[in-house]
Amino acid sequence: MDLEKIVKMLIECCGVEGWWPSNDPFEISVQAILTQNTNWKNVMKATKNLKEKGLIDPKRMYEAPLEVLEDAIRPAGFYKLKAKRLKEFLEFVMTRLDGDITRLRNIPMEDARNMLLSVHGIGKETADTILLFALNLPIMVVDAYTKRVLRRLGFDMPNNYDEIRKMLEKASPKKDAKTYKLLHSAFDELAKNYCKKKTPICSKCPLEKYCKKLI
DNA sequence: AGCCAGGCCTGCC
DNA sequence: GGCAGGCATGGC
Repeated sequence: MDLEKIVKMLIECCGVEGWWPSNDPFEISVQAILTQNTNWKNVMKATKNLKEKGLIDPKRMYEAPLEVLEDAIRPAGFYKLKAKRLKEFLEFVMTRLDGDITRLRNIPMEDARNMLLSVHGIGKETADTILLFALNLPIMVVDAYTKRVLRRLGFDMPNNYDEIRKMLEKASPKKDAKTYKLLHSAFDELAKNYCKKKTPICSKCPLEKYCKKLI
C-alpha cells in the first residue's frame, strides 16, 4: 500500500480538529516543552498550576523565581530540567522576540525553526510543534506515535527525523497547517486509542483493514 | 506493582 | 553520526 493513500485515510478518518486543547500561542509553546516524554494528563496538571499562579504570560514567567516554576510544573515530571528549559525559552522570547512568540511568523519558517533549535532544551519535535500548533505554520510534526504507527503499518522508516517529516509532507494531499495538524492528531489518536486499548475507531472507513495491523 | 509517557542533552564510541 | 543513560511525576 502506498503512503499517500494511508495518509489520506488517516486525515479523513482519524484527524481531530482542535486537537491541541489550547489556542494561546504562548501556552501551547510552554506545553510543547512540558510534554517532552511525558503523559499529557500530567502536562494539564502543570498547566493548571501555572494558570493559577498567573504564569502563563511571558513576562511573568520570565521573572518568576526558578523554585516557583519548578513547584508549579512538578506534576509534568523532569521538573528541574524543564524549569530550566522554560527559562531558556523565555530568555529567548523576551530578548529576541520582545516577549511575543508570534513574531516568529514575520521571518522565513526555516529561519524561525533554526532560532528555536538554538534554544537549549528545544529539539526538532518541540520546535516543529511550536511552529505548527502555536504559530499555525505549515510543517509536519513527527513523534513517537507517528513512528510507531507507520512502522506497524509496514513502512520501513528512515530513523532520521527530518527524513520522516519530509516523507510525510510529500505524501500529504495538502501542504498546509490545517492538514498537517489533522495528520499529526490522527497518528496520535490512532496509537493511543487503537494500538493501546485495542478498540477500533475506524470501523466504517477504509482504514479499518489496516487498523488490524496496528495491534 | 511495575512499566511507561506527545524528548532532549551529554558523553561516550 | 549513532546510541545508552539520565531526567521524575502520575496514569493505568
